[in-house]
Amino acid sequence: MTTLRDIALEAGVSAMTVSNVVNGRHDRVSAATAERVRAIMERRGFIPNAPARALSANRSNIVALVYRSDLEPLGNPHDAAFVGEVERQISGLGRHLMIRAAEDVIRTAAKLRTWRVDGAIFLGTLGSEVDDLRQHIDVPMVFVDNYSESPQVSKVGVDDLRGGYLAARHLLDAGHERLAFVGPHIDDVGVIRQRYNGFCRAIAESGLEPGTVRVIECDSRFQHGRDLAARLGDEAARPTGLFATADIIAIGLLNGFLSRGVRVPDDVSIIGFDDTPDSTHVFPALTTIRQDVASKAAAAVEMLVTLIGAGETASSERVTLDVELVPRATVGPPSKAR
Amino acid sequence: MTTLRDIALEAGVSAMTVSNVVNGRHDRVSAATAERVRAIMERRGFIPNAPARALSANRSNIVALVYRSDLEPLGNPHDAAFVGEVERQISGLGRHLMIRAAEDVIRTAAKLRTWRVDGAIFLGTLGSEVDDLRQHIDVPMVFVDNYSESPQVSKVGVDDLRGGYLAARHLLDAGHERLAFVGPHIDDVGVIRQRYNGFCRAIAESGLEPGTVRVIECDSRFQHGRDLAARLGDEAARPTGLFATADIIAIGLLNGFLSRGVRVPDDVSIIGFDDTPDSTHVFPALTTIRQDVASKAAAAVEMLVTLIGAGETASSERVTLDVELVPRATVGPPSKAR
DNA sequence: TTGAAAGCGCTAACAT
DNA sequence: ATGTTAGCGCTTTCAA
Repeated sequence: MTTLRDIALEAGVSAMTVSNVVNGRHDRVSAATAERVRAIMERRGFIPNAPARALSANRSNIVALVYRSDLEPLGNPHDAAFVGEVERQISGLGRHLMIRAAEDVIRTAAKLRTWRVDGAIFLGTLGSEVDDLRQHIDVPMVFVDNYSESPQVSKVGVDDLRGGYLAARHLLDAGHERLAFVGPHIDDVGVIRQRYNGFCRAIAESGLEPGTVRVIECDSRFQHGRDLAARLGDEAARPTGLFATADIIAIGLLNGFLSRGVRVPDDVSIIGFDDTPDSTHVFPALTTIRQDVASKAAAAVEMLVTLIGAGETASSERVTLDVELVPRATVGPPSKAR
Repeated sequence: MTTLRDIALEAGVSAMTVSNVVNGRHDRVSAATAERVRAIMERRGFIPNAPARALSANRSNIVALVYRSDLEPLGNPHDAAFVGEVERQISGLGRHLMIRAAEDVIRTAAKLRTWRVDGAIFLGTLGSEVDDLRQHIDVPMVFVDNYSESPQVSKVGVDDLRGGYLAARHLLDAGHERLAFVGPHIDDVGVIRQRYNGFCRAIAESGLEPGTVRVIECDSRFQHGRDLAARLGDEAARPTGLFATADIIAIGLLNGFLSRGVRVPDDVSIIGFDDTPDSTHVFPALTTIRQDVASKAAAAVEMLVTLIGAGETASSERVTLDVELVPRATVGPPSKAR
């Protein structure tokens, strides 16, 4: 295996000079020498030994991405797109990406620590896990879609509150009065709570009784949405306007209704959240609240790299990206029939 | 930072003994000592330094996964699920996973080599890239969905030929005589070629004129499928039975037809390939050829780990997983009307 | 079962 | 602009 030393020997310089060439320290080596060394490295096919570099420099150039492990890891388009985009960004910066699905975030983080990762991005962790993590880990961390209220937590997310608000407004504007909020359990704090609060705010503003909102708990899975639609299909006074906190739920609802002959949007209106590619794949195309996953990934990476550059482990910054209503074809006026 | 030495000092043993405890070399350290050392490590929160280990042992415990980089990396469910599943498997084995999207597979592989990865899995590479790769890389490699004819290439894939065959048979059995094969360019060798050959074989067996098959080139993207349907919709003698080489194309077709009022399967039948989750999300649900991505990932990981264990860089093994027809709702008899 | 010595390939820090 | 020294934290090899 070719090492720095081999190159140095052949070039008649010291290992340090070769090292400086490799690391582009243009101020520490003359252009001529650099060129000569570079040629030799090229010819010999020199590949720097990253573990040795990491050991010596105490920096790995590795960034870790931790995401929650589902039954089908990366089975949802949102997480998959996020991971793909983070990889692209990180690679573009000349760093390397380690990914890891986490059941137990703490233990997972410990594993990553062995690599002396320069930083880590956490996707979809609970607010409560943040503090634990901060006690165990001393590398820069950025949390995505996390509403931890602890100080000194770097966060990136989208304007969930506004998303919920826009969804309700859209349904209200279409004339719906019997609304439902469909999503996972509404914790005291978190993404779902925000969307719910926004949803309720729009309803309050509209002058409708807040009690008009029916909250239906539903996991973020296609089948659960579909099953729910089946149950709802039978109800006499079912809601006419449904907001699902994830496109995948909305698509499940849509499919469930259509399968039972309930027409969308004629009989029932549905609005989702995320604007994953799926939402245009279904027919009729899903009206939804768009979040820009690529931007979210970019923001997370940028925040992390900034932290790393500054040698800080966390900031109290929170980047909140905009969301946007994407009217498509699953929301219409409530049916007169009922 | 706590090191082996620190633990050794406190335990009154040598660093080697601690090392042996960490690595579970039960034959080299007494149970009593091991226990004592373990307790100290626990208390001190000792985290082994992986870069140091990698440097010293010349093994990293890292596996690399390289996938082709699309416009939207990991934007397709198949690749995303594969990555997710590989991560799960690799983590389960106590190894770490680095992922990397590749435009230029060779250059990408060089990057990974710096980490002295123990092995690498390549998803969706071209047959022609394999040989290049083998010249530049000397770590165990497994190629997924690759039909390279070079010797000594470890491969995992599915029975694409049979998949194409089953698709055609299903269409034929339903009574279709005007068939189309819709997919990316049919290279001399590769996944698409296999599916095409299988498709044609079934047609030949049926006694139909091979010329009956219309080949329509179409990228594996929703929009391309959708646009194609729009074009086809106008044709008087359009094919009545369409086989798309990817669900995403099939779903595009489906959406395109439905949008134009062409009924599926009444007016046109569609069958896809993959059985991604999307295929049940659409309505009517997509009839498709199922491949088991999780098994494919498991097979790839197992093959790689076997290679690593044997200290070999490649075998001539090819694991071919079964595919299966999943009849759902997009294939029916051809319409009488035309 | 345990330890001592040497060194993996590289870089920080300090010369020159 | 370049070299020297020392050492990162661990494992291999050999010895006891």
